[in-house]
Amino acid sequence: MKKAKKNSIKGIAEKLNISVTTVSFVLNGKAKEKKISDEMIEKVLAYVKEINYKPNQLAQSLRTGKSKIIVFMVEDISNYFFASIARKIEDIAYEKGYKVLFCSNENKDAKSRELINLFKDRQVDGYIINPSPGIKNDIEELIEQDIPVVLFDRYFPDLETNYVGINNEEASYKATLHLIENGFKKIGFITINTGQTQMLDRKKGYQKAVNENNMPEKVLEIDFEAGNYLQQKELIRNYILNQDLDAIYFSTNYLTQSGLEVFKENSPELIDKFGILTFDDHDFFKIHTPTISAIAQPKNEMASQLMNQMLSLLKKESGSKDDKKQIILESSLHPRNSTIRK
Amino acid sequence: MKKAKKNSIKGIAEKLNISVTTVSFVLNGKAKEKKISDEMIEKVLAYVKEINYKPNQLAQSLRTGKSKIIVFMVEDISNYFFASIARKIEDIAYEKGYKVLFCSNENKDAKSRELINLFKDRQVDGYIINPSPGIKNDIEELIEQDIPVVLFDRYFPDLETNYVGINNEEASYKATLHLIENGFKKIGFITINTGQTQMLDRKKGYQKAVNENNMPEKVLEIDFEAGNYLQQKELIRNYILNQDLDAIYFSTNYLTQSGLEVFKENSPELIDKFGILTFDDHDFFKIHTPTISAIAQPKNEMASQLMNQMLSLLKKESGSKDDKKQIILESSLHPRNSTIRK
DNA sequence: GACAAACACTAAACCGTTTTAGTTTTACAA
DNA sequence: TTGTAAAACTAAAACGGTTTAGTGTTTGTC
Repeated sequence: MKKAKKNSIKGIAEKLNISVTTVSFVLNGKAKEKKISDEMIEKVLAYVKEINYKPNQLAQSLRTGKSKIIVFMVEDISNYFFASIARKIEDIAYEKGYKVLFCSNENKDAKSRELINLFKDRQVDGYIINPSPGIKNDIEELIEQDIPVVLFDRYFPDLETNYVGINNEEASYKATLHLIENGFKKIGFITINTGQTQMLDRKKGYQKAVNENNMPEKVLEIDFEAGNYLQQKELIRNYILNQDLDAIYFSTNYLTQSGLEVFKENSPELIDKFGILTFDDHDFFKIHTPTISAIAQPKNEMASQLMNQMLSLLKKESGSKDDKKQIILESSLHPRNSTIRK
Repeated sequence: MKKAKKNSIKGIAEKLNISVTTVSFVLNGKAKEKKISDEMIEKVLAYVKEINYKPNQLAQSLRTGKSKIIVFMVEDISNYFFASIARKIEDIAYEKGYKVLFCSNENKDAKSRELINLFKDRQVDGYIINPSPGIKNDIEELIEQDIPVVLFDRYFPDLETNYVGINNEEASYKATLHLIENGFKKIGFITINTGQTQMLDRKKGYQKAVNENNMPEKVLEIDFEAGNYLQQKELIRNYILNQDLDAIYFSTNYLTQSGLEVFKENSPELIDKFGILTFDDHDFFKIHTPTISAIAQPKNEMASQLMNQMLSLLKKESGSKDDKKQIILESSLHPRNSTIRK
């Protein structure tokens, strides 16, 4: 007769001269329910502790169909905004016994699909996704297959999903008003043309504010696909230098970075001629000269809400028709020297 | 007779009226070796494609003992330095069919152990670790158990491991010389007291340079464990304001951030009285006023080398006594306005 | 025409769990 | 003494693959 590996249920059963079933029941806390005697429970638990037994999670997953792994897919995991959320997600997930696979889709559909396909049929329990523009159908498929999905930061208007985000239009509207209140009259808005909700909403907010105040709409919409980082920067440079503007409002963090580089490269004083405002805050904006006013998203709160939703989806029976929840969090405006000139 | 699930090897075998063994051989590219006929290969492959079959990786892993998952454990995944490396690791890993579990140990031993224990006996194929100060034994155990481990950024002097890093002492020495060459004579060095190699080496490099030039050693060593972020910042503030210094050299990025905040908070011109140098580069240093001189570690190269080593360890037979490789990469100094005053 | 080698394929064990559908033992009532 | 219910435990199937140790069929050689 073959000796079973010690560190397995079989090994335990053999050693204690009982069946694997009993061991399994005890380990899964079903002892009472399955009428295992107290002495037996004691015996098993003691031995398990003695050999420091840990169940093989692969076997467990294979049998139960649950891998205890969730995917966290974002545009770019090295981006501070996403990395911060990832950090928090990680904490919550590990605490709840889940592991997290992080991945970056570069906001490209092909990459998103490739990744989703990689994980699909691969026993991943759920997805937290920052979706690229054209993967609505793929997301839809996941949902139809009853796989837990939570989107964040951006969504698909005609697809009902679980979602966590902020009210981009309102935040943007208020931020633009802030510029206007501080005397800026020719406000340029620099954004990208991915057509994604978060960007569209930010533009809408900007437009609403300038229109209401009879100011011109001055939008630079950069083609996301075309050109590299440097080429995009030249577009921004050209826009800043040649349009007649007194303030610039960047719709997202990496555009801000390009923009600030432009100012720095051209002349130290140039930036003081403009009001500067950006979506997404960063610690460095507090030490930049001038300090940069920013709209901050509640990163920690987003992470908590994302995991909240994910965990409750994971708990649900796979058949139960659930109503999808959209959670809209409050953003906050941090006015700094770049918009408040003394 | 029970119908096997279609999307399984069994289902395929049933449908094609052949054995699962044959299907498995074909799918694993062992067809030739196992003398499967070309028509059979054709038949299987065609059907597999038709139903878009993907093997269940859990089952595969359970049988083979390989999970195709590696752990990437760093101090803080939201830190730009680590996040950038993570991004690159991710790319290489997915390309090679591996998935990556990211986690942060906060440079604390308890957290490191907790995480390692979580993964140990849990079928993780390998670890890339940025180790906290006191987990030498845990690392040693992993290695003894023939589990692939690659350390980076810091190591344990008396434990031979696979490792990727830079020559911190030399980089620091050169950087300090750069300060000296630019006329700074009272150079303060701000670091933390974790006792880890990367920090010790950076201090050594600094000390060597100032000693060789008959300048005073002025080191502020902050207690890593004690106090929160704000309290540490006050220590830095006190040091900058009250020591008689003409240059400050920060040994790592988050100290730099605190330091720059101190300058900003105290007075706009204060920073111009000092030469500023930092370990670890960041895009924002190029737009800071003044631009900040920095020692840049080759993040992409580090990531590639880490994965290189990891992949070759994973390929090795678990018995084969391998010589552990230490890879030391070149760092580069980026002199900017904070050390070069016109 | 016998025999070995090469060829083409397969049955069944195995990985380590969970879970269903039991069986055996004990306790108690009639 | 028998019957029944509860208590305590277990055998075996299942999850979906991989792999070992085959089996039966051709082919080639003398």
